[in-house]
Amino acid sequence: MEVTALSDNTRGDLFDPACPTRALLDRVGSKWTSMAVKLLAEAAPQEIRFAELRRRMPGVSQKMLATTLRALVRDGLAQRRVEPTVPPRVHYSLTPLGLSLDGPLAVLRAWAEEHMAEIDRANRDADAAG
Amino acid sequence: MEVTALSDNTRGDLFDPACPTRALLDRVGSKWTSMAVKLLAEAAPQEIRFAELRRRMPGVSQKMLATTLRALVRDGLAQRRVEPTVPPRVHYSLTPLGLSLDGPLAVLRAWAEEHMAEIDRANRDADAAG
DNA sequence: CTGTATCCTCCCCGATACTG
DNA sequence: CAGTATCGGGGAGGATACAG
Repeated sequence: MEVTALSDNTRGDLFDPACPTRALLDRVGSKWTSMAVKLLAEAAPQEIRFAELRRRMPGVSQKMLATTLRALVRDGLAQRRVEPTVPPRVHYSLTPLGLSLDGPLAVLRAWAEEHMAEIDRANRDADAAG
Repeated sequence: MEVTALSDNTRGDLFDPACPTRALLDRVGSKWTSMAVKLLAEAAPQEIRFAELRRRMPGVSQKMLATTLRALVRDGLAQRRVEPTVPPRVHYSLTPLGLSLDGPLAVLRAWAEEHMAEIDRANRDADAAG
């Protein structure tokens, strides 16, 4: 029934209810989640269709995009709206909760864009040092 | 030679140099990293010994703590200082780069503490609707 | 178009034991 | 005390095929 363990939360392994930060990182840390949230936040209050999201997320597979979006919806961070046409069109958007998460994520994105080069440099130095 | 793939960065799988945010989340998202950064940031400018960190991180294994700290050092986020005694005492502290990362992480922690309950609730609702 | 179902691979992480 | 070495499970995530 469930697609992968990303949609059901039977993990309980990486998920520690006593540490909300780890619980959050377990969700946002999955490969495509942060990019999906970013795209949906930038588009808000507009919705984005499944195919459009897929186009804007190079490399994502159908399965993983579906899984990622399903997890976001399940977590109450995103909404799903189906147009009952043939073929169906499915639109996604962030909930207020999801939108409120984009602020903190934007802070993280800004730090990453400013400082990831330093981390890469540190790694190259470590490699050079053998 | 390397302990696990967390220390060498031969992954290249989850790591996309074109997306600094994902690259950062691949590091910070590993199970014990955010907690280690938090503890080291709170203690700054004091250092923390390996055993003390271990005591403050319930459930962490020796191996994973060593791996986590090694990765932080390799990324230039933390420093390692060895006291040449017998037995040796090893002290860890954040670098300026590591300290600068704690700000964004603190923002994320604050959001998590405020809103993770809503996410849990959304999941329970989804289960109930099951 | 928007998914789901299967299969498969990789590697994170835990448990345990050993070293200087 | 502060690691390293080794083994093994389990889950994330990709490829592919199929369905409504």
